[in-house]
Amino acid sequence: MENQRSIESDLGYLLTRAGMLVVRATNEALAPLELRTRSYTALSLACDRPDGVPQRQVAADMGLDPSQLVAIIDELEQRKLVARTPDPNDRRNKLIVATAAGRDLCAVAARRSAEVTERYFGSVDPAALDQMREMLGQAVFPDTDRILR
Amino acid sequence: MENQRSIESDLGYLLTRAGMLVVRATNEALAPLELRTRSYTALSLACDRPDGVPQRQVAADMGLDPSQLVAIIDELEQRKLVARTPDPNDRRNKLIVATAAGRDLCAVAARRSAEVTERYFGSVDPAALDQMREMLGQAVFPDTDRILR
DNA sequence: TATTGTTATACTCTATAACTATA
DNA sequence: TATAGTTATAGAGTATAACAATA
Repeated sequence: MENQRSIESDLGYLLTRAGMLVVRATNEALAPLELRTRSYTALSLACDRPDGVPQRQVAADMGLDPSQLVAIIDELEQRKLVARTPDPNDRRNKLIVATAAGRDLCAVAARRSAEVTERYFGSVDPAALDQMREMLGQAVFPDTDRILR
Repeated sequence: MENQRSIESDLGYLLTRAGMLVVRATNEALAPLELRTRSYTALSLACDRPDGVPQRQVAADMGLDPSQLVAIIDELEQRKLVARTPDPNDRRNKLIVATAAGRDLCAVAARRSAEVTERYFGSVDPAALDQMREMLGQAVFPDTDRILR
């Protein structure tokens, strides 16, 4: 990893550029649903846990400060896509729970999001893609035993 | 690519998270040099072409609108790390040329940047890393014959 | 004391439109 | 008329500090 011919073969540069590309394309693809990449990701994380997930956990999963989640969840809640429900075990927590409407919209959004990924990575070997997911997962969530897919 | 267990195995999500991580860590690593990921990337692109590169080309390579480059190049120019030199062939162009000081600082920054990449991806198989670079390069620069490394 | 969600604030990045000088 | 660089502006994302309620 020592020598590189130019910044254009630098992994950090490529990751940043690819991330920008995907976020932009996903924002466009989700615009008709009045979702952005951010709000879709938060909604999706709520849909992954039917019993609800503390707001702080959503922030951690998104790599954001908890304060940045407030407005995102506010909007999803106003649209009745999620609810902030009190956690009976710890009243400091607010569990973010997806509503039926939230799950329905998330399913539509997930399809559109997958089309974006397909556009950029559809032509490459699925095994190589899985390997990339694994590498990125290790970088983003270290010391986690992850079973992808 | 159709079904996925959760957003956490979604390639777009992983790319975005990994990109955030690398940009943040690189910003920290470059802070002592008074560079950020953005200004380092622009400087590096200038260093890659000793004869200079039109400002518009730097913007394209970074995936930015040309207007977003103005302030970045302004700062590099004030610090005498690059110069805006007139293009004799087309006086609309300003060729961004790295100075000797710019090349020196870029070399230091490149080492620090590589340490960041090493931190997140140092433990994975170099061949798999090359394959990831190839996949990302294809996504970011399609219809380009690229020889990486 | 420590933690969850929240408010507030400042800064950086993103996205567009319009202007100027050159072609 | 088209293109390179620039200015201006609004909106989205990032980074911190501090506060109330709860543990």
